[in-house]
Amino acid sequence: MDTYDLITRNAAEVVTEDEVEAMAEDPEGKRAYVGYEPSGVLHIGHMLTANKLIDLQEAGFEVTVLLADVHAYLNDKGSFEEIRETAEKMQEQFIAYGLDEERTEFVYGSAYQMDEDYELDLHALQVETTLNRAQRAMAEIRSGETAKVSHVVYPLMQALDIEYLDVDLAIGGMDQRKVHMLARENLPELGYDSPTSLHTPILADLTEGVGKMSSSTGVTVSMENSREEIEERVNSAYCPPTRDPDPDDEGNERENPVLEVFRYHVFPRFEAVVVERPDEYGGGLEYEDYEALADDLESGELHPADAKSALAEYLDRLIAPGREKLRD
RNA sequence: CCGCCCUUAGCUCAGACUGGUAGAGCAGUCGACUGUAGAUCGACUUGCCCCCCGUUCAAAUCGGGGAGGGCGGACCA
Repeated sequence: MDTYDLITRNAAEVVTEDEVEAMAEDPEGKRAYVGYEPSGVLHIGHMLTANKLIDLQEAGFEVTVLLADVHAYLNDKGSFEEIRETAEKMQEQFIAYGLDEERTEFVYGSAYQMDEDYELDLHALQVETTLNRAQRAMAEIRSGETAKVSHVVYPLMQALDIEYLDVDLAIGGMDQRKVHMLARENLPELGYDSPTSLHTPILADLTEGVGKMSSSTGVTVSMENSREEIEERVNSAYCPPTRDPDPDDEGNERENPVLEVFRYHVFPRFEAVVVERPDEYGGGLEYEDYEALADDLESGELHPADAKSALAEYLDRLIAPGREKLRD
């Protein structure tokens, strides 16, 4: 696979392709970053962007993981002390998950976000940004909660982080694209470069195939799940034998979450996928790429139940090292 | 500071006027059917009715006090 394809594989969107192509010419030493609000436990959503970081490291990038403690504080996630503790646990899990320790720098937001330069630039950005724009870019607020001033400051700091961490490429889920667009438009007003960004898809909820997989509904897969829990959750996932399911009763588009997890989590991390299947149904199968597996599910050659047991197996392998860390 | 509105199941809310065993929808759980899930049937669970005091035989409901949240308070007339 050539470098550009490696950098952009499984991305939902790249802004812009030309800028990324230029980076792919000479990727060695280029810098990329993702910011995470420390939550203590790595879940499948974190793992999706982490996969992209692993791709980038393989391409030669240096990676910065921002442990966004100040952002978590702005989002009312607890005291600084509590947030810091969970951040430390998270850092270990990222390494256990497979990030290259040599090429990963973990930075706490509080290490530079209180500096005078940063604060002054933040105020400058506040002057440049309309309330409406900041509101559209802000992180989703919990239901029942109303927007606070902290919520609109939040995306402005994300934009500024890109400059202060000196990154060439900002990574995030599609839910972060408005932040990155705001950064592209407003950072130049402060005399900084307009940043390049790459967005990963947001995977559908496992049980519904609609909306996004969220920790709030409890149906997610994380580093604290046992093998049995993973099997249980994967087994209860929505999985019609097609890659393009019909909309639900309310007309919402549905995805096949089992295929999505194969595509975005399993195949990027394994050479091949072996599906163990009882002899009565035709015996074992092996797939070297996602398309082959999806084709077989579509044609009926691969039954969803067999796909699920394989998925649980590979997810468990991905999670096992982090789970060990968490146990200590 | 002043005024108005809201607070009941995980969520959205009815119930209050007229006091009498706390409800619906959705979600969730469990079965049936499918070699998965969903859909479809069938069954089931869920509560500090925001807090305190009072009235009453009896308070989610009436009265008083308090807390939390939301909205409003330019000019003109």
